[in-house]
Amino acid sequence: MKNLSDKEAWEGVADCISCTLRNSVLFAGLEEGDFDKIHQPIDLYTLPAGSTLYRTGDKADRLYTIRSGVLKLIQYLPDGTQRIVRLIRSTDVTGLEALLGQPYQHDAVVLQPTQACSLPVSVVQALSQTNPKLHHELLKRWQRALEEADAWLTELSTGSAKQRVARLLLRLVRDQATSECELFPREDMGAMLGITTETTSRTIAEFKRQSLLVETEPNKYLLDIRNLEFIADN
Amino acid sequence: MKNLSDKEAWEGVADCISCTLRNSVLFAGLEEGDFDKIHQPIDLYTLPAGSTLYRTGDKADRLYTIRSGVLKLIQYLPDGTQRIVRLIRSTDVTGLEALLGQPYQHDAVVLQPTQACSLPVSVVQALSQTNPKLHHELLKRWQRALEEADAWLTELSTGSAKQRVARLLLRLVRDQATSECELFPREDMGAMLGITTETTSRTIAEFKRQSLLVETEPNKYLLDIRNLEFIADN
DNA sequence: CGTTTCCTTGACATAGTTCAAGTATCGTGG
DNA sequence: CCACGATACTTGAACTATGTCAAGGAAACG
Repeated sequence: MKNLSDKEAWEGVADCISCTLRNSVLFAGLEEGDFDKIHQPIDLYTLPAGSTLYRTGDKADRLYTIRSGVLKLIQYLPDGTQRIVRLIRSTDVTGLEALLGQPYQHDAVVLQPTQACSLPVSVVQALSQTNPKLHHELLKRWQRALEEADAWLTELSTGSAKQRVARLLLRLVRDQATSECELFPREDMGAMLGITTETTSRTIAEFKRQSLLVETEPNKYLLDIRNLEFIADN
Repeated sequence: MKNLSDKEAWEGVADCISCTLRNSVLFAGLEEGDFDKIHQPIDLYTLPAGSTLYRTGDKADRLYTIRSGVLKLIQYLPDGTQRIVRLIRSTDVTGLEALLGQPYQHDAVVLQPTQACSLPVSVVQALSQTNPKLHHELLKRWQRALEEADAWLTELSTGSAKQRVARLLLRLVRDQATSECELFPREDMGAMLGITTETTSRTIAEFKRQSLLVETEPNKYLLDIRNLEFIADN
C-alpha cells in the first residue's frame, strides 16, 4: 500500500549502474562491486503534480532521490495553516529521517512532474556501512538540508514581501543555465514566504509591470536578475 | 588564537569518563576503552554572556557540546540585519559542519553563561569510525538540528506577533521541570521571531499585564502555560 | 461548454514598523 | 557606596505594508 496517491506511477526497477545522473546523485561514490550488494530493487517512479510521495507520520522505510521535477516539504501548524519548509529538486535526497527509524517529518507533495528513485532504508544502511564515500555523501546531504532550512529563515522569512518574493525567484534560477523559470501557484509561494496568496499575487503582478518578470511561455518567466537582486538586498 | 573573545575562559581538560552529563551527551555510547583513543585534549570552557564561541566563515576544527547555558546561532542578511536561526542548550552539539570540512555557518554567541566542551574534529572522526553508537548519535544530532530549524520556520516565523512570542516562551520551558524561565534581550527575541524589538517589548508587556508572565526574580518569569498555549494555537 | 480552480484587483481594516522620547537597569570607576 | 554613563526596556503617535473580505476574470479540465 504505497502512498502514491494519484496514479500507479511505478516505472520499473532503476538501473543505477547506467544512471545518467550517477555522478551527482547520492550513489556517486559507489563502485561497480557495490551494486551487487543491492538485494532489494530500487524502484523508479514518475509522479504527476499534486501527488504525494509520503506523509507526515508515515513509517519511513525508504529514502528518495529526485531525478527531475520539484517537490515541496510541508509542515502544518496546530490551526491547520501550512508552511512549506523546503523545496526538493533534481539530485536532492529526501526522507533522510528514515535512516534513524523516525517517521517522515513532512508531507512531500509534487509541485512539478517528478521522477524519483525509491531507496529502501536497509539498502542504504548496508551500503553506507561498507562504503565511506556514500556515508560521507549522506552527511553532506544532511548538512545541505540544514543549510537550506537556515536560508529559508533568513532569506525567505525576513524582510518585506517584495524582498522575499525577489529572493525566492532568484533562488529558483540559481545554478541554472538560463534565468528562465516556471512559477508555482501563488498559494504555494505564499506558504514558502510566510505571506498571503493575495500579497504574493500583487507582488508578482507588480514585478511583471516593471518587467522584472517577462512571460516567455505560459507560466514561464525570464527574470531580470540584476534588478531583482537590487530589490532583494534592499 | 582561539575565538573566545571576552576572557581567557579555559577551565582545563575535560574528564569525559566521569562527566556528569555523559549519558545525555554526544559521547553517550562510548565504552571505557574508547576514551583511551582520544589523543588530543578535550578542553572545557566557561563562557560569559556576550562572548563568541565561533564565527561565520571560521575554519571549523572543533565541535562543541554544551554542558550548561544557552547560545544563539546567528546568520546575517546582505543588508546587515541578523536573524537568529537556532538556540543551543544543554546537551546540544554545535559546529557539526566541522565534520565535513566546511567553515562554520553561523556566529555562535553566548546568551546565558555557558560551559562548553571543545571536541577536535579528528577525535570525533576517529571515534565515530570505530564506534557505531557515536556515529548514530551524530546522525541524530544532525536530524535534531534540522527538526529545530523546521520548527523555527513553522512555529516562530508564522502567525501574529503574539502567537510567535507565546510559542517561543513555551518552547523555552518545554522539557523543563518548572514553568519558570529567564527571558532574552528583546532585540534577540525579535531576531528569533522576525519582528522588531518594539513589538516584542509591547507583546511581553501585554502578557505581563494579563499575568501570562509573572516575574519571580529579576528577569525570571513564571509562565501561564495553559493560556499561552491558547494564544499560540490561535 | 460548463464547472471548477486559480489568479487578479479593489476597498477597507489593522497589526506591525518607524521614529522619538522617557524610564529603568546595570556595571564601572571615583 | 554612590554617581554616572551606557545599555536595555517601555511607551506613544503617526505611518504603512500587509491582511482580510469580496468580487470579477482567466485559465484549466472534464
